Amino acid sequence: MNTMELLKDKLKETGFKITPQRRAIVEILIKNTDKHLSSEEIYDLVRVDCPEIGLATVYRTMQLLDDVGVISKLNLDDGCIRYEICLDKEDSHNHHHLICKNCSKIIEVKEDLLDSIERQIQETYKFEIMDHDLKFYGLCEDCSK
Amino acid sequence: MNTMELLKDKLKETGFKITPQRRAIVEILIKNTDKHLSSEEIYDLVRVDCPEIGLATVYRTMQLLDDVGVISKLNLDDGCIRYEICLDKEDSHNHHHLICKNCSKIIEVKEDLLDSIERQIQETYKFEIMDHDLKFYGLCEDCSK
DNA sequence: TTCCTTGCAAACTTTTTGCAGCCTT
DNA sequence: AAGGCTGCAAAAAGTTTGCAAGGAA
Repeated sequence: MNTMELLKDKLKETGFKITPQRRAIVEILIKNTDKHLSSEEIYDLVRVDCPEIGLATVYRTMQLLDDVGVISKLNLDDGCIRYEICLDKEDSHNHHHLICKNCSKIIEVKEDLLDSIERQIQETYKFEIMDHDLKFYGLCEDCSK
Repeated sequence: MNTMELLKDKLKETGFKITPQRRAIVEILIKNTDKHLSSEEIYDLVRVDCPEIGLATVYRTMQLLDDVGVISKLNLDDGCIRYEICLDKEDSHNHHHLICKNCSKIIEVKEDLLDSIERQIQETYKFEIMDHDLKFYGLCEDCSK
C-alpha cells in the first residue's frame, strides 16, 4: 500500500473526508518530502494543479494532518511554521535537524542520539520526557570549505 | 560590578545610549531572570514604573540587546518570542530547556550534554556545528505524580 | 549641538475565523 | 440527504517601520 492509500485510511479512520484539495496538498507533501515547506509555499505549489484552492484551506488541512499525526512541524524562526510529512511516529520522534547558516540547507539526522541524555535528565530533574526538539546550527559540508 | 553596570558598559562599548526606557527594560529582565518573558509581558511589567513607554520601544530594545548579545531567544511555539537575559555567552550556548506540557513550567538545564553528540554529527555529516537548540517536552516532577 | 531614541500610528506578516454555498459519503 | 468542507473576506495577533519631537552624550 502506498503512502497516499495509507493516508486515506488514516483520514477515514478518524471520520474525515477526502477532498480534491486535501489530496492535492498531500501529493505536494509527498513529492517534497525533504523540503520543509511553509503553508505559503505549499499554497503556491498546490495552486499549479488546483488553482481555485484558498490559503485558508491549506492552513486548515495542515492543522488536520497534524491532528491525525502524519506531519511534524519545524520552526526555524524565520517567521513561519514549516512541515514535513512523517507517517511513522517513531521516525518523527527520533529525528533531528542540521541547519546551515550559510545556505539554509536542512539536513535530516534520522538516528536518535538522545537516549542516554534523556535518561540522565529524567534522573537529575525528575522530569518525565515525552518528546524533544533538537536543532544544530552551523555550516554544511559545502559551505564550510 | 553588578549586572546593570556590566550591561551599561556593553552598551557604551557599542556606541548605544542608555535611556530610562532601556534601563527599565533591563531591570525587569534582571528581576525576572528565569521567567522567559515575551515582549508583551515585558511591556506590561515595564509600564508599572515607566507608563509612557511604547510597545515598539520594547521590541526595538530587545532587538538591540540581541545584537549586543546579552539575551537569548526562546521559541516555545506559543506565537511569540520569549527572552532571557544571559550575560555570559558560554552559558547561553550550554543551556537547554525542559518544558512541562501540563503546567507550562520551564526548567533550565545548565549543563551542556551535547558534546559527544556534536562530535559524532560533525564526523558523520561533515557538518560544522556552531550552535544548538534543545528542548524537552514532558511532565515536571509535580505534574507527573 | 548632534543624531540617536522615543511614542504614536499605520503597515506588514502569518494565521485564524465566520459564513453561505458546495460536495463527499 | 446530512454534515463536513471550501473560498472569500475580514479579523487576529505579533512585529516592524516612518516620522516628527525629544533627550543623552
